[in-house]
Amino acid sequence: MRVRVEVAVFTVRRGVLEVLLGRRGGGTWSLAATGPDGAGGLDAAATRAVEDMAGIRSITTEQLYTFDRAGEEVAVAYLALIDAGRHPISPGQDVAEVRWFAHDDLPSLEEGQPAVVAYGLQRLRAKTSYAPVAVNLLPDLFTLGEMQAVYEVLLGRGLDARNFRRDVLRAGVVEESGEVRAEGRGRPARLYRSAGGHFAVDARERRVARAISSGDDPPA
Amino acid sequence: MRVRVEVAVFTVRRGVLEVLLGRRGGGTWSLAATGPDGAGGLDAAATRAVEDMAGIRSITTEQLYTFDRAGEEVAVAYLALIDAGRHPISPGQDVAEVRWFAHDDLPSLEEGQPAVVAYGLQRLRAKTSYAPVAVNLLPDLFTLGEMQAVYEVLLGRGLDARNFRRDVLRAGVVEESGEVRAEGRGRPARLYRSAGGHFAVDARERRVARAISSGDDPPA
DNA sequence: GCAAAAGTGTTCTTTGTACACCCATGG
DNA sequence: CCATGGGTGTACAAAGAACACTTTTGC
Repeated sequence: MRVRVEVAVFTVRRGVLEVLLGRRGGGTWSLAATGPDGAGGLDAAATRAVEDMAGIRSITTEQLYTFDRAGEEVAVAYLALIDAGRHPISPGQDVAEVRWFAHDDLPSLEEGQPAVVAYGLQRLRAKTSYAPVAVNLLPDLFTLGEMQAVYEVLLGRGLDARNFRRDVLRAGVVEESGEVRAEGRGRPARLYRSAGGHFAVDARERRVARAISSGDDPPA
Repeated sequence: MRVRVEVAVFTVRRGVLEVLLGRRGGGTWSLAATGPDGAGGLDAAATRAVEDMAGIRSITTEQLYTFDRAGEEVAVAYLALIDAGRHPISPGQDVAEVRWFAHDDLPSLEEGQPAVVAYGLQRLRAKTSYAPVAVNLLPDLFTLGEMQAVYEVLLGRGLDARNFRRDVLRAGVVEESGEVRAEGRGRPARLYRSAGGHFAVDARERRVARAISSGDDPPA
């Protein structure tokens, strides 16, 4: 039985959630994919698939689910989040074109891959509620307004700026850089960076992170 | 690359969380395992593995994680929950012995399988907080006292009976059967059955289920 | 001076948690 | 009659959600 690794790479640009796809000459659009052969196992294969397709290095991935494809192949699906601005893409060997596509306007994909994208999106949205996923989608330094905008795109709804500030700062997921940026008109915003630590680290250690109920159910 | 399917089957008996293991003549103890060949793909292979090892049919499984084993094999791990009382076990073809082991007193297992058990347990405990996992570990009809005891074993701590009753009944995960059972001394308890539906179905549809933060992180 | 975005606290509602007593049966 | 487990409601604490105004800049 053949084993494949496929990676759904997401970014948020200009308020739109996008997916990274590549295409061989004249072929169908596809997620970054490869066989798990070579050093390092599945996780390494996922990283390598993205690097080989789009020239993007040092991304973090997370295993999503393993699909079977008509009993002949298993596809181990991964999720990756990056800031498109910091990672310019360029087609790798054998790749005619790589592009970001809005997640709700994807071209026809290879067999089985729509399910990977759909499940990746579901997991991404679920994680939004309890993990600081946005820091993976933002530059090194970012304003809380930018961070909030990312969350709003992922969640598909507006958030209250005051509550957002309070919760993010209290959770300790970001730290002030001391710098400030004037983005045009309006008062300049303080710039923050990721504080590295994950959520659910409040003082009482009793706090529990949350997930949308469907978050880790298997995909349909 | 070789593909294997391995299933960590859990039950709760007499207040102890147990794992189902089998052993070929003279061999090492092992989880139910098989190749994914044959009809029906990975999920069917998981069900078949348990049936072939222990003669247990019609269990529900859930995919956990896919491990790579030294770059030579990938193991797709599954979680299954059953009521040991309703499913007597008997060794299948080529199986010398099948047994339930207390989860904290396992024998030496095949390579890589301790990680499967550990991750299955982590996921099981995480799901406990937001899904009615206990109904899969109980007979058709059960008392709320029995159900609470299962949760206490999974969570490793005592629960307040009043709050437990209120929350379970409000969540609508069980329904009264109308029957009553005298279990010895003490007032007879009402018998309930699973109401089928899943959690997080409260009236306002605003309710969000919860998960321990580490619940769907990859295993170490 | 006005449009635009950043920044700051408080109130209310909901959820979770702690807690004490009576009820029905077996021995 | 008493030991054992079943069944019921209320008070307090914590978390989440809603909400208005002042500050700083570009134009």
